[in-house]
Amino acid sequence: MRSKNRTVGQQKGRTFIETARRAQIVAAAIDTIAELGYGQASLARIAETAGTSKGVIMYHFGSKDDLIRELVAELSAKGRAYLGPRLEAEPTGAGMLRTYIESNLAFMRENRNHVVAIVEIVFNGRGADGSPLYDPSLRQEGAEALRQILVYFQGTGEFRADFDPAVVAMAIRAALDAVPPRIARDPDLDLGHYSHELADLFHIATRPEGNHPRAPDEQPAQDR
Amino acid sequence: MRSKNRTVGQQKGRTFIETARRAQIVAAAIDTIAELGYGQASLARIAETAGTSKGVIMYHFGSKDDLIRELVAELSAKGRAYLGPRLEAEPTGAGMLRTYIESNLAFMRENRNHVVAIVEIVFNGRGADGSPLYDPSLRQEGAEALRQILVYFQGTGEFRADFDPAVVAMAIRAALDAVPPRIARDPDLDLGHYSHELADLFHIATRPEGNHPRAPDEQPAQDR
Amino acid sequence: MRSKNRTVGQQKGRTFIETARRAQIVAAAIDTIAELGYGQASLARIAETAGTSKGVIMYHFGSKDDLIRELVAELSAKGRAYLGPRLEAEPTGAGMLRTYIESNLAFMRENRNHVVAIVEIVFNGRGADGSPLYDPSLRQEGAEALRQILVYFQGTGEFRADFDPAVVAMAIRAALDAVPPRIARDPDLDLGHYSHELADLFHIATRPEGNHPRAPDEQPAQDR
Amino acid sequence: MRSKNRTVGQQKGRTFIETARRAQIVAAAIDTIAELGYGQASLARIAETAGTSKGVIMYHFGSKDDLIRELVAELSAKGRAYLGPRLEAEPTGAGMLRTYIESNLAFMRENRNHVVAIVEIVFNGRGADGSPLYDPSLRQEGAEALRQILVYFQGTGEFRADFDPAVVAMAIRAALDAVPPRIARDPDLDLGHYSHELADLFHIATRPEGNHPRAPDEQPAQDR
DNA sequence: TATGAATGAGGGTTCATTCAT
DNA sequence: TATGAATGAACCCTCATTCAT
Repeated sequence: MRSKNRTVGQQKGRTFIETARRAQIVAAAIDTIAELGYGQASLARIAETAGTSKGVIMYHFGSKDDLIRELVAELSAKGRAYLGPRLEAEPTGAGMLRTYIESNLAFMRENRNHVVAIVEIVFNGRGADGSPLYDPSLRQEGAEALRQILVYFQGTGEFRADFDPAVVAMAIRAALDAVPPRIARDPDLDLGHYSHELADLFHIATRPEGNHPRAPDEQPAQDR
Repeated sequence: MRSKNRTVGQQKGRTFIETARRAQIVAAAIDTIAELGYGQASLARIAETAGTSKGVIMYHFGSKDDLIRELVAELSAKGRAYLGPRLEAEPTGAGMLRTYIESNLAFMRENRNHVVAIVEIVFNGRGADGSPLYDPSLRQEGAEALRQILVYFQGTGEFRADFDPAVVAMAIRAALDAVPPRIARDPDLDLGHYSHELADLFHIATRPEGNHPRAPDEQPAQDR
Repeated sequence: MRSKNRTVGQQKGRTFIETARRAQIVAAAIDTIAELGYGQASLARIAETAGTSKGVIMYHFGSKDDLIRELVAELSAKGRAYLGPRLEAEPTGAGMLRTYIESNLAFMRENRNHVVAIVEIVFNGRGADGSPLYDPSLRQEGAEALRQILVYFQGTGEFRADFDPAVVAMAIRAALDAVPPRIARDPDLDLGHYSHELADLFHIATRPEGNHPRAPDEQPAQDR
Repeated sequence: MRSKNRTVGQQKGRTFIETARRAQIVAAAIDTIAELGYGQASLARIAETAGTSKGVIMYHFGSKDDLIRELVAELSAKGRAYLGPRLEAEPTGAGMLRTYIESNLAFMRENRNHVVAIVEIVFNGRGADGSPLYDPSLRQEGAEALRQILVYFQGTGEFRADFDPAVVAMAIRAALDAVPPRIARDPDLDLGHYSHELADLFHIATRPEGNHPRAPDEQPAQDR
């Protein structure tokens, strides 16, 4: 645990107080972006939420872009730490797919604002010249990992061989990425139901033809 | 068709030159937003693209918001005009679903920049207080029409009865809405392939249990 | 009457329709300025009130300043035409003073909006360099005429000799000029009462020492 | 007097430098408005006068309206501080009336530009919808205080009973308010003379009937 | 380490005026 | 005679960033 604290909570040569300040500011940025959207989240408003001044933010992060980068990197790391072990624990393709979907949504539920903020950033963040900041690097990243899973289990015969894993991966990610903007508006959305339905949907869509294994969870009904 | 010209091409009491100018400005706005994103598409940049000045835009539209609104309304109408007849021509559930997906993507291909711009606007457009501008009215609209289709053909037995049509509709729309940001970056994306694959995917995911026609590619006449 | 019409209503070589247009625009300007104030009375708003466009106004008046000038000149002439005969009909100093005050206020009541507009202009109108437009020429004009009356009847002994007629003239004009801004906000102001009280006040303030008629209301014939 | 310094000179949690800057900007605004009028006093011109930029003004005041408000509040406070003690020191009605008039004008002479600016603002300041900003609250305030004085000493018999104190108060205020626009154009105006004459005028106008002391100049001790 | 102060570019909008028809 | 179209300057305000303390 100590090592994890060292790695995640207090990086590089930072003092304790500096680390705390950064965390506070990042948290304020997350809340502000989640609530108002990326375009309205100016340094002034973030500073206000954080209870400090713009100067403090600039001092600690050097630029607004760097703050955003940290915010993104932080959730990205958290997400990988959350998903990785859960995926690795699944031996079957169907199980892995279901876990991917359900864990993603569970993670969103546990990190609501942060995830909402990230999606805001990925969709809206642009450089000074208008070029997108995070799209290629980040959004693809998730889809790519998923695609590799699909490819692998197509090889083992656990998934239909006749779908394009890139397309299916993209469809699944799209279904997942559509959630944050919704929970931003409707915080009471029933993610559990959505999660279940989505996992079933893509299970049926990817299972081998003529081969109807029961649902991975066990056999709740017929084949879900 | 004259009446259509009158209605769509030159509305209300507008002069010919005014109609032309408005179209030119809307086109410039579309291209600018599609290229630089909503946040970077200032009146100055749009004016530059259009080869005029901010004043001209304000003169013709009264406000930037009105320009955006026109832009959205225009595509919205075009989209409905494109999709409606194609859907109505389909008698079967499977055919309708496939048509919905393929026509949406075909429409995107034919109106690339405009669609990209719309998605930018819908995802990023916020009022002065940070509240979203188009989300409830526009994004839901598409999903709702689709959901009703699913509900209807669940009733006729052409679709599985055991999926939540709202969730499936959302998944399909998400897969479609994920396309514009991609073609914005990669204009050479093979939408035909994507279209086909996606239609197959959701066909399989929604067809009734125990009914296993071969891959739709091989026998299109049967289930289309 | 015809001669008056020719002189006032249809000047120079103007056609009937042109004269009508000008009058319509001037009327719109008066109402707009009276309601919104000089600063908010843009050509666009005046045009809207008049039911035309800015271009029409520019065409007929050449510039906004010219429109304002006409507006001012028109009321100025009307005012002189109203006051002059009434003053000339008064033989006594006290009568003239009372008539000056009461006629001014009566004129204001009959030309409410126009007077309100004029005061707005005189107080706010400035040239491009910030120099006042109308103050020296217009506001002084009224006070000067009044001052001469005071001087004259000081000479005849009908007024106290020991007040400075310039100061008293200014005080009277100030009391009168304070009315338009008030009736602009409170159209139901009792001008009759105000008129009476003010006339009494300045009668008492200017009558010769040792000459103490009763309250002017009771013996109007004597000192009017 | 330290407490006064703390309260007036350096309010709230303001830095020394901030207080200085604010004062400098307010001074620049006063001079600009006094010289060019309210309508021409843009932030840019005020900034130019102050030797800074618009940004600095926005930084310190948040908005132009707030700057104006401060300017008004400051003089309003100064004026009350100036007048209050002087009025309270006067036991008689006639003395109070004379003091009111003379102190007002003395204050104007000592705060020439500031007073000119205020009058500009009060007469011209309008909200976005054209509604006056300061009229009811500010202009009435002065007249009301005066009216109460008149009412009180009508009760004691020191003033004529047969004038409407509201009208007389308005007339006096009007005579006073007419001064700033004049000294704006003619800085060499002899306010001392005007002050004297005006005080005499309204003394005579308000003194009880039948009681005829000589002109106040001759026996100042008696009725002053 | 922290922040108040200042900067300068750019945001959308309003305006009186000019011009071609 | 009339007007729709266009212009360009100026308006107030917001922004990320720099600087001095």
